[in-house]
Amino acid sequence: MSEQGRQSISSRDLADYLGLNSYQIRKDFSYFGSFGKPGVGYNIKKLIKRIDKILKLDSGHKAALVGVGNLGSAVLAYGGFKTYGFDIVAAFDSNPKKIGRKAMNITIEDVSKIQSLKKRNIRLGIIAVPHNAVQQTADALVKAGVEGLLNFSPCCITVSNKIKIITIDIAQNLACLPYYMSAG
Amino acid sequence: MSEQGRQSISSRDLADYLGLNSYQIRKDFSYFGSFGKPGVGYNIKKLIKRIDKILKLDSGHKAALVGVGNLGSAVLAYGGFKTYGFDIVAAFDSNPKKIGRKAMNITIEDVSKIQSLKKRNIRLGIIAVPHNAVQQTADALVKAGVEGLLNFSPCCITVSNKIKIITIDIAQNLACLPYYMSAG
DNA sequence: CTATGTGAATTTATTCACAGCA
DNA sequence: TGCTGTGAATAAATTCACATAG
Repeated sequence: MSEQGRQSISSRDLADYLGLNSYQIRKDFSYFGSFGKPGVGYNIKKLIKRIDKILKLDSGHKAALVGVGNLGSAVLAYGGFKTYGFDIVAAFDSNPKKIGRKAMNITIEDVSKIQSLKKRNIRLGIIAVPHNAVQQTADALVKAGVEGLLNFSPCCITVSNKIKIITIDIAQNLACLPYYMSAG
Repeated sequence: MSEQGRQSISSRDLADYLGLNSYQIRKDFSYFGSFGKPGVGYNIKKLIKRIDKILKLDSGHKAALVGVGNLGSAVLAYGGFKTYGFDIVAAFDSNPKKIGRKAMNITIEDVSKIQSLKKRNIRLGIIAVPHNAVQQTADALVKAGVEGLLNFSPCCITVSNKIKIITIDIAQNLACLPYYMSAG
């Protein structure tokens, strides 16, 4: 909406867009202060900045990808990261044929170089390796100082509880559909 | 656990495994009846069957993939679907070079053949096409009788409210990490 | 008039505590 | 003794209602 030049939006419109109701929007915002104008609504640009700050997305974040197979390549090609201030600045793979090649302007490095992330100040890791290599990849990333992991494998990773992991299990998401489909 | 030959599990163990507490496990199960043995726990195989039934995953589901690029190929190669009784039995692409080829034992068909899904009794669609083709793909799938959609694009799809859509926005998931990382 | 921000009321979810079964 | 299943107690989220500001 901001890109389309729209200036402000009401809690009602925002709620319709998100499938919620206006009470929820206003109440949730109220926990972080008041930043709307009665009779007008919320200034869209200000709102984005405010939410980015709350969610710590205002400072920009560098991320590293491990595993440049089909899934990893798709992640690199994915446009959505810029929206949240992310920048994938490094990519690693274990396949010698891939190392040194470029993918989306990033030179693929050997997984043995993961330790360099500490010096490069990269704190986010995206794991897109085969299931059997997930744990060792996570271990290597954590050893390199990474504090947040995005994992695509439907498997449990064991790491220090200081490290935050988010797992995207594609099949588990698909598994929700039959329940809701039958509900009407 | 079932595959490892384990017979039963207590609500406590299950809770530890899932990062919840035993009250939640028992309370949630209780809404669907009682299926544990005091002093012993829950029979693992029975539990799986019972939950599969509740979530409508007991009948098996055929799914179709649209878009066999990097992401689509990764989805086809993904092993996790079997766990939930899913079977990807069809794949479509618009690229003439890909049509007729095989990927993971599935012959890639032309997107113009999506309408055949109705006769083939396929009610689930997985959309892995470029962002600009998402809406038309969703429309074609719905026209072909598909009732549930799994979408990987960070965009809003407009469909009848009888159709259930689940969107996996990879960037949005990654965006959760900075907040939790700073929390300690 | 329109739309926010927020106490109060209501609803929903979580946690507790314990009777009862293997 | 160990663990389930469930009412009761507690906590949290949602919804309402309205005073107030542009």
